[in-house]
Amino acid sequence: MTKTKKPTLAATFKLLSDPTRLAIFDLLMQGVQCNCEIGDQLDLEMNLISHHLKALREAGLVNVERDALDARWMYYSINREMLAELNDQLAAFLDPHRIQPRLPTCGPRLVPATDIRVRGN
Amino acid sequence: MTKTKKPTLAATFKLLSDPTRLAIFDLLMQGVQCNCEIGDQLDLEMNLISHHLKALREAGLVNVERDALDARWMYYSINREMLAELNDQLAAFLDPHRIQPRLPTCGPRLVPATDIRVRGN
DNA sequence: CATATAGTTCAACGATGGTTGAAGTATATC
DNA sequence: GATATACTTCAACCATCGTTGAACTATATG
Repeated sequence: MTKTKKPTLAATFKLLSDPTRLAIFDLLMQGVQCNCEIGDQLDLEMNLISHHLKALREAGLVNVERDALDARWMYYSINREMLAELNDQLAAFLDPHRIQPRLPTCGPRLVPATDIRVRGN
Repeated sequence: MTKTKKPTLAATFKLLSDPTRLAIFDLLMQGVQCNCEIGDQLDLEMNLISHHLKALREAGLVNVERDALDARWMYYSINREMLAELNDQLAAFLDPHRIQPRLPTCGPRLVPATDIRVRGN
């Protein structure tokens, strides 16, 4: 069992930023699971799907297991825990309540021209 | 007032997938606003910041306004409405409750080998 | 009108990464 | 053991895009 490091927020966004990979992810959300099923629905080659699934798997978002009856078939599924964690993280990051008012540290309002004139002359 | 098309989910993920652009976005969440302030805090050139701000602006996530006293200064801010909309959209998309159980459309369980043998011979 | 400042746009470079076809692996069947 | 199947890995190509430096724009000041 390899322990994977927690990816950065930017890395997670990048993971989901590719349309093909996002489509695969969305299909898994709908319960579709084996490689060939995804290929049929998205009309993509298996090696390409495998490539994207690997990325999703390495990020911990997706799990794999082999069929008990025929181990050639592999079933992919969303990792519920990781998804919930990601969902919370994004919701916190994008929460509109986090938006603060302006904190002026530069600009004309900090040093009005009138003040300078009075002091300097 | 230019009407901007609603970007795809993948496009939005891509927008936030660059570490520099994400850092700029996060600073704006904290209320920092003019280009030079961002440059000071992230130690980046103004043209680079301008480039990323343009991308955020074109996606509708960020607003600009010129200073009333000195129009050379431009203040950037998060578009609250768009952020709230995005937040809702992502929360819906990544909702763990959306995950469905397996919907088997292929695999060995659909056509057991025993059935074929009986019928074929 | 000349100079300075805040910021944008442009052109070019270079790295990242998605896509493709072919070879390779693992498991099952005959 | 040979062949078929489900899938993975590899190498190479190519487009996208973040970065950089320089030129350009807009506004303000003297």
